[in-house]
Amino acid sequence: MLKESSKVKKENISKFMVSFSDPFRLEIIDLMMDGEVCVCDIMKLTKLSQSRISYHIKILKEAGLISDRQEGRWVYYSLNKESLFLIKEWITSLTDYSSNRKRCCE
Amino acid sequence: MLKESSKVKKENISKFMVSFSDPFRLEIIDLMMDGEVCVCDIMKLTKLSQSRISYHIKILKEAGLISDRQEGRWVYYSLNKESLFLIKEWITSLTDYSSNRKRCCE
DNA sequence: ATCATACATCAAAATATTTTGATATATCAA
DNA sequence: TTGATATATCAAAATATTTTGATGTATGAT
Repeated sequence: MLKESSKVKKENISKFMVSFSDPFRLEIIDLMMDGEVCVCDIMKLTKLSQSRISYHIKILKEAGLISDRQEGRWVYYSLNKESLFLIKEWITSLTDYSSNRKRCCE
Repeated sequence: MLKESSKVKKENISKFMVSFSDPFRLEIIDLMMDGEVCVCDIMKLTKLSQSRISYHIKILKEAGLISDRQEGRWVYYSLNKESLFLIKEWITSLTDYSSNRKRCCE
């Protein structure tokens, strides 16, 4: 069972994973591996429409996967390392179980 | 950019994350933390219908997230530690970038 | 061979997510 | 202040996922 001590709430994990589950969002995340990007960067590099990008950015932001920083007319987005770390911890906890289970269906 | 050396294909990452993105699948995964479970276990513990469970199990299996083992009439499912490890590696690679980016939009 | 159990599959309906195109807002430059 | 640029938001349409209930298949017990 999920330990009470886990630092991330189940609801947050779900949101995080949803945000990671779209191929276009993965593309956008991929672009952020090299550092900050703005929507115009993503437009140039992916050929996705502006509103479409804004939509996906919103999902990523609401999941806490990316952070933003405004500078004049531009908004720079970057990966949130803290969230990524917490999710890794959660995945680690999955395989961290004790194997003293009882036989099922009996 | 995603390194060529990455051990997991983008398409697989997407599938994996999709499989992780449903709250009921997270519940099922949660049950697997203590070891193998069969569909009947999941039925007892979650009150989801049998076909509904089979559907979610299929998604998890096709993503490579779980393994199965048949024993008579029962099929035991368990988390695939290898996939979980690869995904953790992939998440690590995301934050592992060099920060020598050039200013965008110019 | 027959029956019950465990699970898988299927098609239709229900529901949720994504895309599109239009419009809105905020900032900067002239 | 006017116009251009960067991004956000919105509602409708398009598309994808999930649920349901029915049926199928395999195994083991009698």
